[in-house]
Amino acid sequence: MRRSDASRRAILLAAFELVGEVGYAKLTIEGIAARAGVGKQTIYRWWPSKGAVLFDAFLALSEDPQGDPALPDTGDLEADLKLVLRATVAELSDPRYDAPMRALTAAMLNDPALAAEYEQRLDAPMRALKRARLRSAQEAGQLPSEADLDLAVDLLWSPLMRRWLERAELTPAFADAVVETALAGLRAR
Amino acid sequence: MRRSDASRRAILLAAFELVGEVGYAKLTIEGIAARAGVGKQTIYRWWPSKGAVLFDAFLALSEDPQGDPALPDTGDLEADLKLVLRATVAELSDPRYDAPMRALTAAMLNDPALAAEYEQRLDAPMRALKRARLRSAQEAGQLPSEADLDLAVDLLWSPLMRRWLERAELTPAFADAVVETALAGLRAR
Amino acid sequence: MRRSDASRRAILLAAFELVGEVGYAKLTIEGIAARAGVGKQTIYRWWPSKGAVLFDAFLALSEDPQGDPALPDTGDLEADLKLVLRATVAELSDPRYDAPMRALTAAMLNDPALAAEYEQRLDAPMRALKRARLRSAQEAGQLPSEADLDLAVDLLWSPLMRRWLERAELTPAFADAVVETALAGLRAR
Amino acid sequence: MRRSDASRRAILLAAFELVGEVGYAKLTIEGIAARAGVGKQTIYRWWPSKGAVLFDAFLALSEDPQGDPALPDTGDLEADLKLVLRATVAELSDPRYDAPMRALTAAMLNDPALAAEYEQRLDAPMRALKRARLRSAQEAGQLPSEADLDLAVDLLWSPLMRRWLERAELTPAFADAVVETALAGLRAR
DNA sequence: CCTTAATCGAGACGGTACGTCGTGTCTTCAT
DNA sequence: ATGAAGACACGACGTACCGTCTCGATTAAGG
Repeated sequence: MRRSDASRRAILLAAFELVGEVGYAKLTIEGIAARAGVGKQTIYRWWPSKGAVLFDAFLALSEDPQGDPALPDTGDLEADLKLVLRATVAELSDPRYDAPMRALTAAMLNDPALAAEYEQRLDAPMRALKRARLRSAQEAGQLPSEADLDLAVDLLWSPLMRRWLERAELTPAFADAVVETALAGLRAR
Repeated sequence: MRRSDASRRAILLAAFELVGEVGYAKLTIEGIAARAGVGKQTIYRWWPSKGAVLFDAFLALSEDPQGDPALPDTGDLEADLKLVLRATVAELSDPRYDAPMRALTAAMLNDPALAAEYEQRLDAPMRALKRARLRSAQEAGQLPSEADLDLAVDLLWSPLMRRWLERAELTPAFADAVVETALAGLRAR
Repeated sequence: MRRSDASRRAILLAAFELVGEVGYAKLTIEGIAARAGVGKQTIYRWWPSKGAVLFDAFLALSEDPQGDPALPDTGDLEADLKLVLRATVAELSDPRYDAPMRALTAAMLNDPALAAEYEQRLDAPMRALKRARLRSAQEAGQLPSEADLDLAVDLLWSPLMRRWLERAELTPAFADAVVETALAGLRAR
Repeated sequence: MRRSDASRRAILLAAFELVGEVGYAKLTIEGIAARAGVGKQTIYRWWPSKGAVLFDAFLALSEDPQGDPALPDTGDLEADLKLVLRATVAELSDPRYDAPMRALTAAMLNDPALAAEYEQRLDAPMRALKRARLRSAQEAGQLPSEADLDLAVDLLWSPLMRRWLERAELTPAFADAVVETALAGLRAR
């Protein structure tokens, strides 16, 4: 018998639900197996760690039928970025996503292999999209052509991440301020 | 009998050393107790979790006799910030600090109480020092008086943290670029 | 300061009560100290083990103001023995005494020093009284003068102890039957 | 997976050996597990207490290939009983059996459930054999047919047990004397 | 009568064992 | 011939007591 897709789905779903209910620290392989109605071996056979299961659960989520993954491009960079960063703020504030994301972040913090896979399969593509939108702005003359786009991405998004990570205040207004100041800096040089 | 300070020190030292050797995930209360030559109960009596022990180890470290905690203020904001951020880059790249910091970050990620204590006892004072330096710059006319200093701090430091967290490239040159762009943005408005 | 008699009494009482409530296995020095309102050291200062405390509690009990310790001697050996053995059966069946006695027996089983002290301070005097009554019977011609009184004591009392120990049926009628048969055997030789 | 018989045997052997080496009080589940090369859980999975393990160790021993369990029946009751009781004396004096037996006795003293199982699985069958020999004597006219055989068994064996329990002198001669006197008493009525 | 040293209560300490939970490997059995 | 079920050796958990050790705070002698 080849790999059972039903089991695979059940495991990923169980992992995702459980991490939301009990947190990453109390997430166990046994718990996932029990909730998924699956033998432990079936998990160990296909994943090296609970972090990897969690990661796949995320992958499955982000590969779900979602429309155009590209960032909006109305021609107005500042407006588009405010839109996107406000959406990011909303997502980070949603408790449905907060717990699993924290869990995944914790998993990666102490598992370089997992972090590498995350970087490659989730983070890099996302950053590529962001860079693409900025490059389009360069071509439209809204950003200097010498601007360092990697720096720009960090300047724009990492303040949000910092506040989320440390559970500090994270508002749409803050997102706007970040966009305005960062863009001003990028344009000024 | 009152609390034994010798045991307290031994525990914090053992925790700090062990986390550097085996990482946070494999750090155990039993291991700390054994290394410190202490009964487990002596740890459980005074700390609620291994994360809390680790946090105290950090506190002890940062409260050690260290000279003036204030940021340098030569009158040249940009130069001073580059100095400080390059030092931050160096520290984050030092394996002696990398492992324990990752551990503490992981501990806080899944323990809001710990995160709150971190924010209050380590992060807030540090941010106050950073804001103080920026305020001094405002008074010296190197920054507009309306600039949002909390935003400024995040704009300057969180890109470094992002790259450290995700083990991306983190160089002194990047620190310089962040300072230049962020300051430009802050001044432009 | 000399030994505090109030503490001593409180400890013995606490030990006696506790053993009745939780049994010997779950009896702890800490528990006794807490119940007696006494520091642990006060117990360790005066007794070597929880068994020794228990033993002293028994001693205190059996040294309490109780009338004539001698066995009854009406001149009718068989009647007197039946009276005494029936009383023994009653005592062994009384739950107030059952638990502490079992506890003390268990303590002695695995502590030869305690067993020796028991033999010397409680058992030997009791056996002496029993032999005395039998000797009186010999003098009255109710028992042959060559009868082995030590054997006689065991023949009479140990069947009761056996049934108590193994929680078998233990009735006054059984006591009577033991007396009749044992005496018959002792007289027949 | 079904219960591992190799582990079961190793545990019982380890328990038996350890109790002889360190005594019941210092016998620990961890010690048994370590000596048997077994996880603690494997003991807790199948036995409720260390007393129960010890009891099973005894059961295994007494169920080992041993010839005819019946008491000798040469037709001469007194001679047969002396033989058996002298053997009992020898066994009780053998340090190889003394320690484990004391341990088991202590375990039963404070654990009624264990005592009940002992009574049912070890004591009752033994007593049945003893009664069988006495009944055979009744049929042979060596004992009155009205004799109470349960009383007879206690009269014969409990004196030995008493002396063993309290570490009193226990000799073959004593066994002979018990047999003679008890039989005389049983016959006289 | 007033020191003063033994004893007291309290409880922290380094340890050992408890009984439970989870790990990752393995074997069995039903499908 | 796969997968659920779950036993296994192992290791850590957090708790309970062990017996030892300070701590002040009585407290009853004896100077």
